[in-house]
Amino acid sequence: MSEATAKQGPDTRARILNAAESLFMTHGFEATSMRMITGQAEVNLAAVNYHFGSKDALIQEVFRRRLTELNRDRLGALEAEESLANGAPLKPSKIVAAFFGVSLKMAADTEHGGATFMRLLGRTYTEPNEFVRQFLAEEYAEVVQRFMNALYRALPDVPREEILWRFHFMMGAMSYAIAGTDALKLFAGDFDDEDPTRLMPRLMSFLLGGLRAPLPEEVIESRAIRRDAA
Amino acid sequence: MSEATAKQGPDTRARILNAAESLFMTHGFEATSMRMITGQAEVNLAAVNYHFGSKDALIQEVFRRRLTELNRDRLGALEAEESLANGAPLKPSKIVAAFFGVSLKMAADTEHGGATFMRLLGRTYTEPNEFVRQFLAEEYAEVVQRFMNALYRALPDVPREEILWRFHFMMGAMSYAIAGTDALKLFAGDFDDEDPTRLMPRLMSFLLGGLRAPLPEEVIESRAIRRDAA
Amino acid sequence: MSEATAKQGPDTRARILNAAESLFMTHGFEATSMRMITGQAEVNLAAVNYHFGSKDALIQEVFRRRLTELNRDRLGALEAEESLANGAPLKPSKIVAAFFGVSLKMAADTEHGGATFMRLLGRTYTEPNEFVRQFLAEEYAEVVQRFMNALYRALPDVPREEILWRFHFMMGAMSYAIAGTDALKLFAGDFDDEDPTRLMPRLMSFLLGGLRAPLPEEVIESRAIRRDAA
Amino acid sequence: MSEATAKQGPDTRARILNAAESLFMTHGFEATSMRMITGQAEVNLAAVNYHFGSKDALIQEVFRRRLTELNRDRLGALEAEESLANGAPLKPSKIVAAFFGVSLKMAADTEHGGATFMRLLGRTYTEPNEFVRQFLAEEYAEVVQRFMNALYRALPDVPREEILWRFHFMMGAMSYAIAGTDALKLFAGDFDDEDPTRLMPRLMSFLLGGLRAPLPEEVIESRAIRRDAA
DNA sequence: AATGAATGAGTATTCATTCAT
DNA sequence: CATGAATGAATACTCATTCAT
Repeated sequence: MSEATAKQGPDTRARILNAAESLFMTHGFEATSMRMITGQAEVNLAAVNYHFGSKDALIQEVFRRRLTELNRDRLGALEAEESLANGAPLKPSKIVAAFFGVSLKMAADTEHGGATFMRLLGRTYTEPNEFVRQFLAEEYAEVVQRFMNALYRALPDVPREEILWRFHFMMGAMSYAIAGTDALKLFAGDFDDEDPTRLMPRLMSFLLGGLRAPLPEEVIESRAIRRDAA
Repeated sequence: MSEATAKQGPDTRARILNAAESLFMTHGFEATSMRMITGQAEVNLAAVNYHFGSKDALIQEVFRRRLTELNRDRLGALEAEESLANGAPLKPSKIVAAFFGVSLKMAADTEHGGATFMRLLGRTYTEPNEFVRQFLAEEYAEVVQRFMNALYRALPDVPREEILWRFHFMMGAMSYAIAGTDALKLFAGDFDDEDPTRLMPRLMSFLLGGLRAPLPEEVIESRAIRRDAA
Repeated sequence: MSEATAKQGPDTRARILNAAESLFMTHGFEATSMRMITGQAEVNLAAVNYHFGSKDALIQEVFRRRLTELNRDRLGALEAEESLANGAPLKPSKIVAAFFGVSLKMAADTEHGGATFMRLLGRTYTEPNEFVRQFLAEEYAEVVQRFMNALYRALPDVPREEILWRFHFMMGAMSYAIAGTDALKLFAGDFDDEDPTRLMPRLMSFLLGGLRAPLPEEVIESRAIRRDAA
Repeated sequence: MSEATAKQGPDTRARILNAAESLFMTHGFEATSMRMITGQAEVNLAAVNYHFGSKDALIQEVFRRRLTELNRDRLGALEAEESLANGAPLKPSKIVAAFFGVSLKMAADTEHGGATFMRLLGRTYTEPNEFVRQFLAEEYAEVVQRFMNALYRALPDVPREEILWRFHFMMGAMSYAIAGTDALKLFAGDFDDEDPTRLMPRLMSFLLGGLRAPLPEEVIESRAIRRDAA
């Protein structure tokens, strides 16, 4: 075997994953071709199918690699707070900080591609591709359930459906905050990127303000009715 | 000449626009082929290029058709409030309601495809495709400037940069609220779509809560310092 | 009828012919589309088919318009010399000057598009398109026959086949001289276009030198044999 | 696996090149489609793009394959004469024979497609396609420079610009002689193709006659003036 | 364990032409 | 007399995937 054709070594998989992650972020899934991926990874065209089986499987692997870690950290942060609380309900701010703080931490990690991944993830929530969304749902199912339960305990007076909606709104605000600096530039050309670490307190203030906002009147009314009925 | 081959009439353009709008929403821009569009519109394959010049130009036209109307309504709503206020600064809730209320109104209009378009729009803010984002920026430039100025007047004590960020967060929350019912289902499989008209008060409460949330401490501190210096 | 849609006037045909001529020269027949022609002529897309029937018919018309004039002038020049000669055989230089002088004169006429046409013509002799070549053959048949006969009389000692070949070589040299200034630049980047009127004496010297060159030995031999046999 | 679907073997590239060469000659570059090429080569439609990248790159490769060889032979023939001459200037006839003899030799080689290629080459000098001509210029640059220098030495009394023009005229005559038997038939329907080997002495006589023709008077005059000034 | 070659189905776009008005 | 709209067939090219080696 000549030097020129020497094998890539065991990092071929990782090279592909990294190239795919960054290209998916820049161009989207559809517009990223296998040739682009293998080209940037400096790997044979057939290597993706060899190592991952298909392009779809590669997409899943790109997410699984990071998402497993991300959700493990989220659960860890939540459990740390719970053990501190000694069984008492957590303050909403702690729960929100546990969930979104981990996101922002990874988004700030430009060293290991965490920022790239988080922006990709933010964009992917609205991805029309059915199988990608299906996969995300499975990966998120457990962790979301745990956080929702914590919020239900923390805010016993707020209807659960209302909490669900507000969590949804929070996800949206966070995703834009991470994925859409570009979008922000759309609205304000003179906008300054500045220090990304200052994003955290800004976003937390906004999220908590929204979460604790007074309920809309009609919701309050319908609750009163239900209470009367009880 | 049979009915099947009868000429399309003057609505060929509109048929294409409608088909494209709904297909873009379902599959995204890249995954929607010209064949799909012309097939659904029951129009010759070459008709898109004849009427619009290219797929990209068609995409722009899909947006321009609705966006022009949408932003006109937003400005109209803002100006209506301003003339009521007789020169006094508007209440933030009025400004937010003017901007996002128009969005939600169109999103509720399932009759004329408004819902389809708003979900498409929400997804497009995070679209990687450079030219699409560039086009959106141009369409939004004026209206965003007007609303930001109104918010600056309404909240003179809040740093302008802070208002910009919170407007960004609000856009994210709104986009998800509209585009991402699917995303919501991801997090809660048992979630009920229910009456979309109830979205408006829910979202408004959240947005105003976020907008009026206490500033993060570090921002308060830095403002205090600046005030002392003055 | 509004001003905007007012008819082009009777020069629509001429506008198309001029646009086609110049575009054919620049891009070739195949690479010149109907849209390019009607676009440059500022004429409706369907006008070509309306006025000429088809693209092929337009090509023919482009040539016929100029070729008729060109060959009429050639015959005129030849006949002028013949009437001066009072029945005596013409000098070869007069015949060559009559034929190629008219070509060069038109090639020098940049005012009325003659230069454009002659360069197009030069390129077309080697055009693979069968119907174009067929058409050229028909247009040229008579005039070539007349000039060949004049040369046969002028050079009674040269085998007719040899004269035919040399006429062919002369056509090639002339075509390149006209069509291929670009080709010349290929070989000498620093080449100076300079005064096109100086091309005439240069080319005439070369052509006559070639026409009057000693016969190749084998031809002389075979002629001697034939003469012996006679 | 049946014979019909058996893989092509390592000659797929060569099959494509041969098919392209002959089709380009017959129909021109534009009128030759990828389908025609891959059809005649009995190769998959995508094979051209796989092996060559694009149609343009294929065109270049068709030329490079032959032109490299052709120009190598030309330089070889020139250097052989130069080494025989022992430093003395070469006779013009030797130089012309070296350059055009190689052309005619390849044009006579019907066995290996040389004739096809030379006719294609002759037509291509007048090809409007810019990139093709650019490519030809690069391939020819060195060899033309060498031959021009040899001619400058061989004809020290002839102005260099005049030599350049006459070389250009010679190229034209040669190209027509090779490419344009069809063109010749245009002018003389009863023309007999006969033995192509007899073309060589005919063309050489003509070319040398043209090269050594007396300078046009005006050139002589301007030279005399320049000499007087010296 | 990895790859160069190949492929069938797909892409957006352009073409000359037709036709009802 | 002229044209806007439309069309079927073609264009070069790209795609993810397969497979023999």
